[in-house]
Amino acid sequence: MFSTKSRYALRILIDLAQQGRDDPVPLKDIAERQDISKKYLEIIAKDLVKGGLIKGASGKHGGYMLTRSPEEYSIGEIIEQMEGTFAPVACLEDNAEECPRAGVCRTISMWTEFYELEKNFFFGKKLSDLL
Amino acid sequence: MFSTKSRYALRILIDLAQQGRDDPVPLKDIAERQDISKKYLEIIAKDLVKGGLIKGASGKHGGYMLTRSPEEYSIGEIIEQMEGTFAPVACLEDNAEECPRAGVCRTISMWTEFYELEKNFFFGKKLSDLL
DNA sequence: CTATTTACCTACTATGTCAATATGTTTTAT
DNA sequence: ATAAAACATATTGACATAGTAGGTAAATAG
Repeated sequence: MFSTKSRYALRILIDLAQQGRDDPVPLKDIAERQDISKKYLEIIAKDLVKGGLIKGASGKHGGYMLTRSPEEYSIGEIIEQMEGTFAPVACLEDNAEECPRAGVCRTISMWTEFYELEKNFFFGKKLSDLL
Repeated sequence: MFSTKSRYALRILIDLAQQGRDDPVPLKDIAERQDISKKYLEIIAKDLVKGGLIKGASGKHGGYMLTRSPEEYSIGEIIEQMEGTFAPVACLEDNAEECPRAGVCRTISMWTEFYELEKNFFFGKKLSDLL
């Protein structure tokens, strides 16, 4: 199951895209429209800023903005920013230490195949496809 | 990420298939060959028995046996037995209560599409494919 | 009939993650 | 100066994960 962080992150980006890219959108408004705790959205927004997916503007009339147009966001990178990885098993993670069973493992090729399928699916879908 | 339960369950079934279907295979042997705690394997074996995927034989020369031939097991049903569901979001689970946002949700069709892709992949793969 | 080997059963536990809350501080426009 | 916003740090309760511990019941070999 994907975490609420991923699902809420998607909803933040969808909301930002729907509001247009002219003015910063305050989290308070997003929280009200999406009916999600503003405090929790702050945590998610922070991760999105860290990943360069949105940028924040402090102060009055501040808020958050997309850094690109919706066609330029893949769903994959949004989810990956929140989940860390799409790897279905730890040994397929980027920084994975070599599995001692690698030589005899009968399942790794299946996991790899699924991993590729999943990445192709989510990196192929764009934010603009959800609008 | 799939849980170790799913991964170990797969390894139990692979091991059983590799040992042949003539005699019951004791968990002790599987635990040694696979280098997994026997106690933990007991929990997993119990779930597999409950789902009818294997059957146990108590007493001396007892152990566990496959209930069918390896071609007749889909990887999907094995994983599903351990994980409960493949649904990527709660609202797609079988017994899900209706989501109040269903009318305005922009992501449900994507999750549904992925859900189908995932099920097709894992229910299409057979235990015999891993041998 | 007894000892052994096995499955089977119930309970417990340590650790970590998830999904938030709580309480501020800093930045910026008015 | 004030208000509104992002930004920062810490804490919390509930739950899941990945096991352990300690037994009982069943079947077989001797």
